[in-house]
Amino acid sequence: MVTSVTRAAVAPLGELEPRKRPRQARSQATFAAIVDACAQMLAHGRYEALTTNAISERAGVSIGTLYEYFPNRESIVAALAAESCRRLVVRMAQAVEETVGLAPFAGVEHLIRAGVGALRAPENVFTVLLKEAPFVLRLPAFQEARAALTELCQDIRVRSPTRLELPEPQADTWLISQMLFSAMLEIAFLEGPPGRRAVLEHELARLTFRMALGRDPVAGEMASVSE
Amino acid sequence: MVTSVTRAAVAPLGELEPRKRPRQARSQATFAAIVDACAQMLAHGRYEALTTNAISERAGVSIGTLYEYFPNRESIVAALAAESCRRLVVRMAQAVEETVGLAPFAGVEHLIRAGVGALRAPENVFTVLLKEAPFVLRLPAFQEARAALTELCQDIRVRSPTRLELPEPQADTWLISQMLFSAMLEIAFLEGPPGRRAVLEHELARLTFRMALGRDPVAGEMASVSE
Amino acid sequence: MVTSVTRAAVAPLGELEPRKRPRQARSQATFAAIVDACAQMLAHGRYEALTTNAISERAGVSIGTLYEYFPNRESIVAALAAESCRRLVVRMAQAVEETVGLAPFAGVEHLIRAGVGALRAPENVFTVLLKEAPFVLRLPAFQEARAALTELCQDIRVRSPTRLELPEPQADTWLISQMLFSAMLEIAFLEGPPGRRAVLEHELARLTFRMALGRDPVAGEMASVSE
Amino acid sequence: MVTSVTRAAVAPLGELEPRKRPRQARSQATFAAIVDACAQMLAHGRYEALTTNAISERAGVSIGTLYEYFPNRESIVAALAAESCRRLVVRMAQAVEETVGLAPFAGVEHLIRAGVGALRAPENVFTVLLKEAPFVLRLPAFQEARAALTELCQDIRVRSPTRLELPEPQADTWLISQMLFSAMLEIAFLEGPPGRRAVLEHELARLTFRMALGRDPVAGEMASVSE
DNA sequence: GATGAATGAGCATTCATTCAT
DNA sequence: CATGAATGAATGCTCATTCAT
Repeated sequence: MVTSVTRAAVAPLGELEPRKRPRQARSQATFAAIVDACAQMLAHGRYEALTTNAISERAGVSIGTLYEYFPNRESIVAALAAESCRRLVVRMAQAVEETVGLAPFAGVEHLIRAGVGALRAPENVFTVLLKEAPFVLRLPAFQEARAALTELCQDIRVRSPTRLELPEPQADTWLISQMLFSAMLEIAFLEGPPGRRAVLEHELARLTFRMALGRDPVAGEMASVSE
Repeated sequence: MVTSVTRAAVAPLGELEPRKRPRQARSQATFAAIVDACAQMLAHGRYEALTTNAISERAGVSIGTLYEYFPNRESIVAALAAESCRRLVVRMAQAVEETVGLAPFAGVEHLIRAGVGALRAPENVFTVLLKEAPFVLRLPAFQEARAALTELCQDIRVRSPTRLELPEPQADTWLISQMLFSAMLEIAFLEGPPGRRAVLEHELARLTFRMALGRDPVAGEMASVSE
Repeated sequence: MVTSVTRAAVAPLGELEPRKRPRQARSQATFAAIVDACAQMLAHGRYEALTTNAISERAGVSIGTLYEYFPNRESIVAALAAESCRRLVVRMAQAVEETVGLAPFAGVEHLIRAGVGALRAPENVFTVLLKEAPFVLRLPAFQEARAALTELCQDIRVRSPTRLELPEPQADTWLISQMLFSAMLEIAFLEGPPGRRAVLEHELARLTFRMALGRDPVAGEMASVSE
Repeated sequence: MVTSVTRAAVAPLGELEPRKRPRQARSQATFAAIVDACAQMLAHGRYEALTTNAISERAGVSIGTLYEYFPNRESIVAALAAESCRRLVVRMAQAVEETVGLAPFAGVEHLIRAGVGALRAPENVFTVLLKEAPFVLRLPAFQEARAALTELCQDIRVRSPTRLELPEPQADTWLISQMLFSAMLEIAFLEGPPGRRAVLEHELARLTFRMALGRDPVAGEMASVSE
């Protein structure tokens, strides 16, 4: 991994953590209502049009209550992103479990399908979030989610019966992880019937396999998910 | 608690074209000064801190004059993005010329290096633009630039002495182009000494070769750029 | 749901008395804790940054409890000011006792020293209060404290062996009292080593003597405090 | 003077200068209208009730225009205070001219009358300003105005035919200046018929004379203003 | 054409105060 | 008696845009 490479300095984002984590049922409902309202607004309007007053109104709480829980506007989006990331990671972990017993290629494909599915899930607002609020990319919660993907790539290496030396394992893994994620995101963004996405998912699995192993899968490695 | 969220509706961006294309020298200078001031501000501050008043001040023209040329704030950024894209495409076209006579792998690597270089060029503000102003991704000028990359991928196919069947040429090309572009962007974003980026560029060339041909280059295809 | 809350009318100062005077020990402790927290906040931050929520938090009581004892924000500051004034008056009364047997000039000086000391005492927040919360000047408790000073001036007249005619005793006494108080306050506001203030206190005593008697003290009237 | 004594640290007041000084007639009118509206509001309501929106409304300009000229609320009050101070200093300088040929005591009395008059002038909002916005006391413009008063005190010393040694000239001058100013302010604050103030002004002149010289004026020094 | 003073809707955020529990 | 979640009117301020000069 190349994580030690310093990134371009970006302006500070201010406090992104909620002001308080609700413990009681009523508080939790209020907290959730605010995050939910934020998700709804993001789904319908642009990020730039997102206002705290509008969120509080949609959530059915007063603006004062909103600021009881969140220190600023960004922290609401951050909470929403963190929640989505949490769900994504959970889904991916589960998907990894599901690959047990699958042929290598089928495993890769399954993970890709699961990832795209999670990225598309309406309760996760990734498609909107990443198109409209690029600062989400820099959130810790988001970085962690990407780490899960990287692990997935490692997994392919480990499971593969034929070890291919990747001359620069760190660099290669980082690149593959970046590309895989961006490709999954692009697939997730596509509108239309699922058929087109299915083809792309399958091809993405093939390309990933090629990147990792430098060759196409042989018959025994191919066994598709549905078999 | 996140209720069903309907699909993202990308809000209209308003007019993105300049109000008028300057024909005379003085007008052209004013137009350029505004776009240039925008680039400078973007290079130093955040996109959200970009204001038309500040741009006009930095450009040394009055705010009224700015609105003589551009209908709104976004159109200035759009003009800047378009210009950057134009430069990127020109550079890539030139780079393709330069690959004539190179071994396949060396050609790919050269193109990648040229692309990363263009994305990093300070007069092109891609790094800020794409991180901070996501609407740039949807600009026609940007889409066209991506098309150039796709063509690059086609090129590899054509030049390759050993044709590999890509079962879904359209889908595969689209995926490779997407991934290649995002990886180049990520490399371009990295700060630090060029050595780091050089390794990543080399590895990206390898991975691209693998994706396209399903194998690593043999000795004769390998000849590096500098040889 | 809390129905519409009308804002405190801004023009008048509203009720300044506590809602209830605590009789039981526990209540008294709560009351004192609130006033004390107010004093602490005032000592550290600006008056404008003083909020009821912050006071209640620092006092370790809930905001609801705070409003059980005080009808509004100003009444807390008023209570604190009243307490400080009470202490100031007590101190001055004691200081007057201490002047018995002193030479006239020494007596004046002693009273001034005692006054400045009381104004500077950290538990009395006069320096902050009077600089930041001008309405304190109009509090009855504060007016009463000033009356004590006026009496002090009368005292000088009575004790003086040589009566000087003050053509307008009322006006003169009022003026001297005003000036003396403001000068003491200014001295109290000064930071730095006590030496500086000691000089000013001594000179203020001289000027006061001059104002009251129209002349400097003779040798026999001079005997300093420490003799 | 004791100006070298460090003052209690006070919270920063932010930028207090206007954003731009108007040069053209229209701009000047707008600038003046805003400051004037501020004065009017201060004369009628409390300082705490002073809002930028209300000022702009009363001035008949938009809130945006107000912020074109002033960076924040305090800077408007500061401009008003500075203007008032400028007028006060001008008036005092003129009053000093007017004392030429007057007997010493009459000169002192004249200066005091002039000062109280200027402090009371409705276009100078000192009475409201200093009661409601204590930060005015710390404005540079205000400090300069006080320096003028101090000079006045020096003047008395110089003009006096009988030099009295003030053992601590710096300290004494500072004290007298402080006391004189606060007394004049208190007189200016008094409501009611001018007769009462006239008496106080006369007595203040006597007390000042006493402080400075340690004695009452003799017949030849007394000659009143009107003679 | 060029200017820049003026606009004002709209934003994020605060905080004194209430009242159901 | 005590609590503290909830309220919402109100504030200071920004900035894209217009239009009279």
